[in-house]
Amino acid sequence: MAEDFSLGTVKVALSPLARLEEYLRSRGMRMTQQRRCLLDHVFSRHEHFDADSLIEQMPSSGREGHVSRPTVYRTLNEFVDAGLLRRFQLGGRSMYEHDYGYPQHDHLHCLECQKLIEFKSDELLELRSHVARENRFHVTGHRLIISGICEDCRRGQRRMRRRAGVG
Amino acid sequence: MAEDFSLGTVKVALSPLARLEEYLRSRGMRMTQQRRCLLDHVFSRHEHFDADSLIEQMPSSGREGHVSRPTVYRTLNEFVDAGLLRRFQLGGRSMYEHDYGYPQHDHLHCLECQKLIEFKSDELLELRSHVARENRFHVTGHRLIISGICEDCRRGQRRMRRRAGVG
DNA sequence: CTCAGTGCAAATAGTTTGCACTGAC
DNA sequence: GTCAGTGCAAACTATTTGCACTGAG
Repeated sequence: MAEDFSLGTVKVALSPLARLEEYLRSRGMRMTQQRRCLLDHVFSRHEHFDADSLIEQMPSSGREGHVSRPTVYRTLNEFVDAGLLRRFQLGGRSMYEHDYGYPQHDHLHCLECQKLIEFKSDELLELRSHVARENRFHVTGHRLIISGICEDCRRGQRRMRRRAGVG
Repeated sequence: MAEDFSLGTVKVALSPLARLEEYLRSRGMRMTQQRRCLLDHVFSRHEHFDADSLIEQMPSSGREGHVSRPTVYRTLNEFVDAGLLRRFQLGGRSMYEHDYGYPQHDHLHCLECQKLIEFKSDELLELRSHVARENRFHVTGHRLIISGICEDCRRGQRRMRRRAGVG
């Protein structure tokens, strides 16, 4: 219990699994195969994803480890509540990314290939609290997406990806 | 035709109507009662709105000036193409605001009453181009939404509005 | 008089829900 | 054994589309 886990760059006291267990226990909810499968899958890589691409990547119906569509949606909502995932909207669909153990960041969004590029900016956080103070506003979070064309696409490798998903 | 129109704070050479007419002409599209009604309504106030609240505010079915739901959606898309409106996502639905003749700005979003408060920040634009340069990214736009609780709601006047819409 | 635009109803995409069965505790 | 969780099908919300009719040029 004294070990620190490093996911991305933020040190956290618990693994995502332990964190989920804690969350579930505190709410009288149960740890199930489905929740564990989804957690494993989601935290096995740092990636932006939507419900659909997650479902595609998981074992398909009938196979070991399959999770039904409604359960995927339900569980993603739980993970967001548990502080494990962050949700944001991109082009009308919900996108998810790691929240727990992963530093706050923002995105460049390529309109050509849909790629998301992460960046971090302390200035933005300053700007945020400055604006909030001016407007007597109590900030809980923010979302900045800068859209445009990435370098690869400007060089001509166009329309190579259809969905967001960053390596 | 030499008159300048001031909408918000940016001076533009054409009224929104003239701008739309130009856009339509350039595409072989026609000026119709529906397009004119929607344009009038949309540019009669500076407001954030979604398709649903626009439809609610327009004359209802049967009455003079009514526009059907599909046409509202079609026309909003055209207005976005024409550079008259800007579209952004908020809680899974499309929100629209003036683009033409209205200065670039961003929003504080109250999670309690759904109110949107506009703010403008030149620093943000600097930050934007800085980040873009670092990532060799060609920027075409951005969207920043800072979420939290507005002053009114912190003072206890809660859940008074259901939809976004700022006076 | 022609072709773009409209309204209607139906389709679609993403997501959520009701319900009877299953399995974690 | 009990109650939370699941899968299924169906519902739901926001938006788009096909088609026959209407009206702007």
